[in-house]
Amino acid sequence: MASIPASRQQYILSLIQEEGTVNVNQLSEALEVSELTIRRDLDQLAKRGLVERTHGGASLRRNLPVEPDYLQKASEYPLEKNVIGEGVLDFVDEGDTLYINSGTTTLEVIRSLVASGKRLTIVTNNIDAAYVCKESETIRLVLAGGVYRARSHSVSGSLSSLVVEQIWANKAIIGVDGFSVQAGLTTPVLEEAETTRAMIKHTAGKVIVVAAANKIGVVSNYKTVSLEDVDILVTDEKGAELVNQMEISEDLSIVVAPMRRS
Amino acid sequence: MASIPASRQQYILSLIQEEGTVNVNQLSEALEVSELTIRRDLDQLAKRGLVERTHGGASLRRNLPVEPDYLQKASEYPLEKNVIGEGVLDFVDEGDTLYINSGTTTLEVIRSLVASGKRLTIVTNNIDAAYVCKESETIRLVLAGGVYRARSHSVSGSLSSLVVEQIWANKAIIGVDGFSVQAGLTTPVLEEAETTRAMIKHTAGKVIVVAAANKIGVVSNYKTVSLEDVDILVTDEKGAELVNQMEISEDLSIVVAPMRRS
DNA sequence: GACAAGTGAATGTTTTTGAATGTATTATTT
DNA sequence: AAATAATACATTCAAAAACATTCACTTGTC
Repeated sequence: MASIPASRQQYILSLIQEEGTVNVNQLSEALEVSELTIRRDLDQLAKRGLVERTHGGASLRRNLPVEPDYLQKASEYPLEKNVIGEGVLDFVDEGDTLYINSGTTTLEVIRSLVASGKRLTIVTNNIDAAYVCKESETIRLVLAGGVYRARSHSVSGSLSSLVVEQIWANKAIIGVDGFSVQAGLTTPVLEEAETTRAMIKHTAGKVIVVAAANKIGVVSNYKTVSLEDVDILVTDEKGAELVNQMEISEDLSIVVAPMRRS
Repeated sequence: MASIPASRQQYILSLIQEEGTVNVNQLSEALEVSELTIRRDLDQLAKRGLVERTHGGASLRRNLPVEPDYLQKASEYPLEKNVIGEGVLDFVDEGDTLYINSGTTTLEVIRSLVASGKRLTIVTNNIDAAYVCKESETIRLVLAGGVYRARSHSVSGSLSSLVVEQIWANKAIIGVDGFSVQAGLTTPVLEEAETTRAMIKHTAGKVIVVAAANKIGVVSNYKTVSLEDVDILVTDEKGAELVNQMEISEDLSIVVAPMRRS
């Protein structure tokens, strides 16, 4: 039996497909490698979500009825968005109720919030949030209702606003497609703009905008609110440079999410 | 017989699905482990809500003390669910607006509806529906808002009802956990029952219940509506047999989704 | 040769298992 | 129906198996 990891793991997968479960020492004998190696193979397969690790072996992953694909979507500017997600953490306190609108940047924020372990209520129109929060014990997730838009994996429109009108949040975390002095916050979809506006209107505390450098100075089609309604902008280093060249009110604080890691 | 817990429990589950009941020493001999180990396996399965523990063995669960695991449910009776999904198509017309509640069976219905190519508006509290309808050009999807429950991948509660109150549908397609003469339609979660009830109340036309045989005669914790409010039951062949033994009003039509292929 | 990836041995830890004991439950006998 | 026997069970404990982790060794690549 060829003994490179890839072919071993393929064999394991096919066996698991057939049998439902596999156990370590049976595989160890069949593939003529140590049990330790098999365990490492199984761990890798489990990490990729292909099998479910159990004591003594692994079993067929009971596959979800549907497969989310937000993983791919988030890979556009993964580093910057992740950094911004971390940067927002400083402004979120235990027990907060947060409005968060849809978008890949804000999804990254939600991911950070889940990882932080803080006890929070998140109200969002981003459907992918359900998958990010699925395992979380600490996040209470409220999804807005409304008409589903496949492009953005979100709901919006008057029904969403109806839900939003029932809820007052401490803080709002808003992702945008355009951030500019003249046009304010803008997005390419009318309904999204409406829902985001409703969220901001029902926020008692700070309104936090998250935007990587590629959004700064950009104007999209529909205006959400003007910059006056924004309290904090969390951006990356390049974004901060761009903002500094703009004429911005003193009331808006600019926060640069620090780059970490090597 | 490979003897890791996972494979044993898988075997036990499949046997129990087939036979209805299992007993400890029979399993002990078949799997060549001590009875104590079998008991521990059964206890674990019972803890996950997959079987009902009895003195001397275990049986298929007839009541639902805890909400069963969603992944587990998704992989139970896939064939029957698919068949039922197809069977519902006959009752759905071009242009309909449908209420569909959450559950793995109704998700299968949505899948069939998407595949049918009919132009429809679907209003649901099942979050997975967003992924199923993502590619569809023909389905207009409206998601109810509300508190997200990871166990069922759905939203429910008063916020959901608020959205539902805005919408009147032609038909409702309702999945249940229990279908019985005395108790009517029942589910293990109070909020889900409330949302489903709101859906049925806002349905102008037929109320269609979808339920495989394993739901027939079962009573769960919370009542949605009584059988009088149901117009059509779509079930599989075994389910039809069970229903025929029950005393059911003439007004409720029973439809058997035909098993196709092999 | 430096480097990274993969492997297996060695160590201590956790999980699983089955025997032993006594207690509950069910079946049988009276 | 009460008493007894038989079976299944809960609990505790020690052995075994599987595990995580660290380290040294090999292999192929640059």
